[in-house]
Amino acid sequence: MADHAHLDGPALTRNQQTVLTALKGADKPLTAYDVLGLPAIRKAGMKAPLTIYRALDKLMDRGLVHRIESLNAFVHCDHGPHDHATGFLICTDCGRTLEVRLESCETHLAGRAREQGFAVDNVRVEMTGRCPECAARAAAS
Amino acid sequence: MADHAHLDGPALTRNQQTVLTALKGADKPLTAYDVLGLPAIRKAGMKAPLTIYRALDKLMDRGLVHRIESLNAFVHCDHGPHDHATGFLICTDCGRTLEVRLESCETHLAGRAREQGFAVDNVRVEMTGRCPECAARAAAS
DNA sequence: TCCAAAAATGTTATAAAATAACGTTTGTGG
DNA sequence: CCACAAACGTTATTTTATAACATTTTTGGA
Repeated sequence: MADHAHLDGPALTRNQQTVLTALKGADKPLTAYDVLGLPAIRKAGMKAPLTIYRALDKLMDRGLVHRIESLNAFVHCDHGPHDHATGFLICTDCGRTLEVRLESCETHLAGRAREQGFAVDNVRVEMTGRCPECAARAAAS
Repeated sequence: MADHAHLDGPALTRNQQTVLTALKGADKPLTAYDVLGLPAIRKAGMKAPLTIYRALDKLMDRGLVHRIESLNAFVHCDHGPHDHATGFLICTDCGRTLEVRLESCETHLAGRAREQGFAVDNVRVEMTGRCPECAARAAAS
């Protein structure tokens, strides 16, 4: 369904590796400018937004990073490279996200599209709400 | 599921009505700046981006307009005000979109979220691909 | 009716997100 | 080694969205 370039492919470049590591180390999605501001990134000599965007683009091509549209932010894919659609649960309190597989639902969604004569090639799902921790904290107060 | 303010509520203001009419007249989603550039909008005396964004915000509160996150664009809701989640089919060739209801799928999606202890309050689905017209045109060439 | 509070608007400036255009460097296969 | 493609650096610019503050309009009571 998704059209990742190559899940394997050539080794990551230094910039790509640096950005990927930054996203892995973050506990929530980061904007390109968040990434740009990280000490590890500056230390690696990356100092222009375009440098970050270029690395992110390549990482997304490989399915190692996903973009959260409603946040203009990027998150490491913790499912390993995959070829099925995923959804994101976005906590409106703490900003953390959780990636969920959409195997069966994807079929359903794409089916709805096909009913309309629409040939789907990419499905994006983003759900906002409260994560378990924040829901508990809210209930306690 | 969605938390529209009031599906009824006070009458639309002149600015809100003007923007809504503009979106109804468009054949695809428009960015705020697309709207700002329309003759009808300038004629109504609206000339600052914020004026457009404010009208769009109110229209979205009422469920009369939806935002397409992956396009940073806004589209008139042609389902009438509703309270269920919807998905959008976005043609990557012509840029037009189609809104589809997600009754059953919404249940499924929210269920996946609940499995994770996540309390969902909003579901957004955007699918890209080719609309019937563009798919036919592509096949013909 | 008149007034006070709330909502909407106008205006200017600015922030935040993304890309264009160019030249240079690096890496890779022949 | 060389030629080509991919990646990178740098600067400027475009696109998208909001902040801050004054003014106007609307609306619901006294």
